[in-house]
Amino acid sequence: MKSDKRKRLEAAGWKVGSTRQFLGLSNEESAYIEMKLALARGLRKQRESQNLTQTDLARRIGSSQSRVAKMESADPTVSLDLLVQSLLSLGTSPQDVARLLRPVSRAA
Amino acid sequence: MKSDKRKRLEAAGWKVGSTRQFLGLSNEESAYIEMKLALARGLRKQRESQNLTQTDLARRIGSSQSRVAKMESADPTVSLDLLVQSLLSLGTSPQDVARLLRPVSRAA
DNA sequence: GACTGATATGTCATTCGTGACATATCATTA
DNA sequence: TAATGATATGTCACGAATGACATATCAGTC
Repeated sequence: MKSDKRKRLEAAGWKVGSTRQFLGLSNEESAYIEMKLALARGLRKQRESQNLTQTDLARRIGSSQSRVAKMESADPTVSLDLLVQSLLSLGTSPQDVARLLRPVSRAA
Repeated sequence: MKSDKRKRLEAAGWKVGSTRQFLGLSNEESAYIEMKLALARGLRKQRESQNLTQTDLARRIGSSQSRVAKMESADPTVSLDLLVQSLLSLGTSPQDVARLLRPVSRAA
C-alpha cells in the first residue's frame, strides 16, 4: 500500500501532474499526491489568511511547528487525517475541504 | 488530537449531525466524522457498482476483508488515507472524492 | 556584521493504524 | 436443517505517523 518511490520527491514541490510519467507514478499514486498537495496549499493559505504563525497553529492543534511545516510541504510522513483535521481546526468546513480538491471549478 | 469519546458511536451508524449536541461533540469532531461517513458510503457504493465483494476489494488494495468492512462502517480505527486510497483504487478521481464530501450540490 | 522571528530539515521514542486471523452474524439455497 | 457465501466484530504484532526536540536556513531590522 505504501509505494515509497516518491518519498522525497513530492516534498520538493514538483509539479506532479507534469512529471508523472517521468517518475513512473501510477494514476492512483499521483492522484493521491495531488490531493495532499491541494490540502497542503489550502492549509497554508488558511493559516496565513488568519495571520497565524506555524507555531500558533501548532499550539492550536496540539502539535509542533516542525510538523506544521511538514504538513504545508506535503511531506510523505504526514497523513491526510492530520491535514484535514488541521484544516477543520482553522474553521474550514468539509465543503471547503472538498473545494480544495477541485481546483477546476465548474465554470458556467 | 484524538478525542475518543465517540469511539463506538460513529461505527454504529448514528446520524451524527442530528445527535451532535447530545453526544457533546465539537464542530470539528462531527465534521471529521461526517467526512469519514461520506467516504465510507461512497466506497461501498463504488464497490457494489462494480460488483465486487469486500474480499475482492481487499485483494485489490492489498488489505483484508475485515478491514474493508471496517472502512465501510467508518470504524474509528480506519484513516482517511486508507479510505481515500481505496476509493482511488476503484477508479474514483480526486474530483469524485470531493463530490462525496459535498452531498449538497449547489442548486441553481 | 549581529540579532530576532519565522520557517525548514533531520532524528527519535511513543502512539496509533494496519493486515491478518479467528469467529460471529446474516441471507440464500438446497 | 445444513451448507455456502458475504459481511461484521474482536484481537494482536508489526510498521508507519506523530509530537518533540535540535538545528539549519532565511528574511528583516538594527
